[in-house]
Amino acid sequence: MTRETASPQLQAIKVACSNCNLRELCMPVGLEEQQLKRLDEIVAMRRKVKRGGTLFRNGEPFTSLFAIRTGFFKTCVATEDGRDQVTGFQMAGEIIGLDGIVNDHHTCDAVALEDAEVCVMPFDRIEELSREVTALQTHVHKIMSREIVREHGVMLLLGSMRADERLAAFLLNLVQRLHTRGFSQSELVLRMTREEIGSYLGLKLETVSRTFSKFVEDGIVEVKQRHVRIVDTAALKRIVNSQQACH
Amino acid sequence: MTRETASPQLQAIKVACSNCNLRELCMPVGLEEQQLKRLDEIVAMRRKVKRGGTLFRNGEPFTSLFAIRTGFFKTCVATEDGRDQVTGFQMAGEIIGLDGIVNDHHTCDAVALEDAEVCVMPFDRIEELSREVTALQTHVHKIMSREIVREHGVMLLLGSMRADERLAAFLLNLVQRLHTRGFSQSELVLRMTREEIGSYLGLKLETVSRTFSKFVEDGIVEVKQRHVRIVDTAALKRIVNSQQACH
DNA sequence: CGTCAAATTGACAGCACTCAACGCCGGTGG
DNA sequence: CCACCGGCGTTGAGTGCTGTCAATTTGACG
Repeated sequence: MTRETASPQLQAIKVACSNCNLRELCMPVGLEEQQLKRLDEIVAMRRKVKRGGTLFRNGEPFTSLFAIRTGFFKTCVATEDGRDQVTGFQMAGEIIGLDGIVNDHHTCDAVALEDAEVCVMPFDRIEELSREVTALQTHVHKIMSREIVREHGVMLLLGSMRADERLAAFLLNLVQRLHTRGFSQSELVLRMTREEIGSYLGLKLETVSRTFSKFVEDGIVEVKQRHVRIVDTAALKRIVNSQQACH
Repeated sequence: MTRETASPQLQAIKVACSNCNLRELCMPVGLEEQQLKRLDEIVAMRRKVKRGGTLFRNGEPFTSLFAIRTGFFKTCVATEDGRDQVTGFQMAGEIIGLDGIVNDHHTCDAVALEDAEVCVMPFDRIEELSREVTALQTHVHKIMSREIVREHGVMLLLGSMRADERLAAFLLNLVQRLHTRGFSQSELVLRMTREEIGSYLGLKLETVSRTFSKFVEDGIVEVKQRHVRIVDTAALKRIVNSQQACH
């Protein structure tokens, strides 16, 4: 098992942002030809990460943000005493590594859940260019703000939802993001284990499994290992904001 | 009770960042005289918010970030079905409003827990100036990254800690931030109710109260309403990373 | 002194955790 | 080809932490 590549696989940049099919996901839109060309300067290179390998680790020096081209990542923080928490799952078109900016070193691990490829964007180059290209500056700010808002949502989930509400919200979020990328609205393949889902949702893996089973019993989803088919999206949405309304 | 001022109290800027005693908390450090002067352009005005009043609300258009000069805020998100979650408590020198950048409107409420005054910093002005002053650009990025990292910590807390661990972590964080601002390392006055603490920590107010009582029994803290004296800081730290180590 | 919000405390219940056994599936080696 | 293995997932039984509901106390304020 190659858990990690001692010398990460790098390759010279061949495909430019200007004609990348994921551009509208990770780059600003509505740019003029000239500005678009300049964006190509941002991506220094590509880097491949094998399943199970890490893009970066807690404590490593921060130099670059990464735009995911293909594959699927999780980010997780850990305490000295072995406790750890998945803080997010990232897929193609999403930006990863923002945590490293504040202290010039990363504060979480980014692990590939399937073979992945990322665009390496040196942060000093991003800062330099965003001083000249206003649209890029705005875009960087929005990406960071979006991450803050996303985490607010996770805090709401972790702080005030029951297990079934958490899992329902998780599935809806995942399938919605996949749909944006051209996948089905109702079918998805989970790239993470039950334990990783549980860590993200603040639940134990058994609870995740049980909750899946309950959804199956209720005819809301069909589950076959990591293949999930959402049969009744409306029911999931009802669960998310049910608040277990009593009285 | 003035819950909110229909026309917010505004006042022309008198005191400049360049000689503000909170500057090292909310502004970049190590600037030259000339750049320091330019920072003064950022703060458009001051705004007072009474206890219980809102600085901004979910849905309101976003125009500015706010630097807290005096007072104490909470930010909270809510769902349609009445569930809500305190996402953070902010004190003097901290920046508030970052959530609004991504969609040009705020996605949470900012409520003053005591009479407060903030510096209003129009975001377009921040963006404009940070294109010219590199230190400001970097600073803005670091502030947003810091917020992301902070929220990672909250997610870890909400996702994997027991009630006493959460409260211990909360107290230590609060007293540490107050200490940075020149207050005691061991004494603090809570500006928020048990319910607000509970909302932040993902607990019910009764659990917060009970956990306080347990700490008092164990001789770790002294509590008299909102006055808290930390008697045994080491014990609190032990609780935070106890992980309830078994075996 | 009366009022009301906030906080405390008790009794009880329930949801999620713990511990454990078992099943499924892909990989590996004989 | 098949048996074995290990990781992952499911399910069951029992426990306990935290939530729920309710009564009471405290303290601030008019």
